[in-house]
Amino acid sequence: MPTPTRTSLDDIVAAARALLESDGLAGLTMQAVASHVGVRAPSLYKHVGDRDDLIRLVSEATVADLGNRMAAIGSSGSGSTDTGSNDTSSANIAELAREFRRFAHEMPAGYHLVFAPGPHAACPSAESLATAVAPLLAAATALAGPGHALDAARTLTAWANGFLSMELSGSFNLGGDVNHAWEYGLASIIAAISAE
Amino acid sequence: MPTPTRTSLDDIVAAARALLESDGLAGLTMQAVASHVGVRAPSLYKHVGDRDDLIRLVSEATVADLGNRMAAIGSSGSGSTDTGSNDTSSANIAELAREFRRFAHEMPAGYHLVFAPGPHAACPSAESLATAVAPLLAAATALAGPGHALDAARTLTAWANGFLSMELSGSFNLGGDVNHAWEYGLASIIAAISAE
DNA sequence: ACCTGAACACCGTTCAAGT
DNA sequence: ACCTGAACACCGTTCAAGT
Repeated sequence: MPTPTRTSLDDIVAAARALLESDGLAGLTMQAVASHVGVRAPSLYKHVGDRDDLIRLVSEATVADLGNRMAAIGSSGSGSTDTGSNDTSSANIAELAREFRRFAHEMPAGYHLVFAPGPHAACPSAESLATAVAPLLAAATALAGPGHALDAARTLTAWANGFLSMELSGSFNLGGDVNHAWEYGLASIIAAISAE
Repeated sequence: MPTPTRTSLDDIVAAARALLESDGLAGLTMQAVASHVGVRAPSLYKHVGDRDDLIRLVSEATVADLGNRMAAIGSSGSGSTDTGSNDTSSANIAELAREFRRFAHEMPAGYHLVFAPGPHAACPSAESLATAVAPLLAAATALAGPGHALDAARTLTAWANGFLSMELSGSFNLGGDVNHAWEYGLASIIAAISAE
């Protein structure tokens, strides 16, 4: 083994994620990634299938990161059984939503890749996405009851996703304090899905 | 004038929009557009600045289309004065939201380009976007009062945008009827922003 | 087993030349 | 005034050749 692996898949994905944030999806080129990990572009094809495959790996890594952070928040509030009080459920779900927003602010391009991919784009796997959002679904179940849990979770994630999508792309060009709008919307949504 | 304009800006934008829907943003190449309007790629630069400029024009045309459709819905229900009843306001805002969704279903790629562009992408102009959403803002004012109109409109558009973004990209991979989830969420949001 | 240079097809863009 | 072919830089990808 004369050239015993000069780079690794982890390095490649890490470099790709950094490039995605700094230069956008268009800046995530095979040549730029290769240069960052110290090899030439053709060498990358020993580690990933092609560019779309690399982008999918970036997406999976990003959603895994999010999942870990959501799980940390989700378990912090309640070591409890099925039915907590409505107050703690509301507080918990609000914390989860805020962590979601923090994550989007920290890596906007990665967030966008995962949660607002185009109609033709490759999404992260259903499992990893489900895992990432599991704490939120649990909190929604506690709040809305098992009968409306899925609808409630979808309503909350749809709102949060749409809000962040517009915030990150700068579509909130009418005036007003965006943080205030976030908290207003969050309170509205939680009240709406709590109401039986 | 030996070659008296063999194509036009309108033709070019129309071809670009068709290509965007059929082949995605990646398929919207200068060569493909040129071929569709019957010229060679370099000729397009007599009509548009560059590819990004063309994409911006597509975005503007798309949002103008949406604006016309929203305006048609917005005026149909009420030729009234400032304060309609809460019932008609709710019905009107629900109709607007459903028209928004219909539009997204008809041209998913165009919708995505306008409402879920990446952090680095060029958005449509603030004016045209504001015009398109004006009927919705008016309905939100009737429903939530002038004090909360902007927050309420943002909450509704954020939810609708996020819902459609996830629906179009196939992120609703947990089971359940998507149409039912839409109506559930819509009713929840309207109730939430109606509550004083 | 991994890396490389050379090569190919493709795309955006420019520009001198045609009419 | 608009269109064209030729050209350039760039990118994704393949592959035979190196070690």
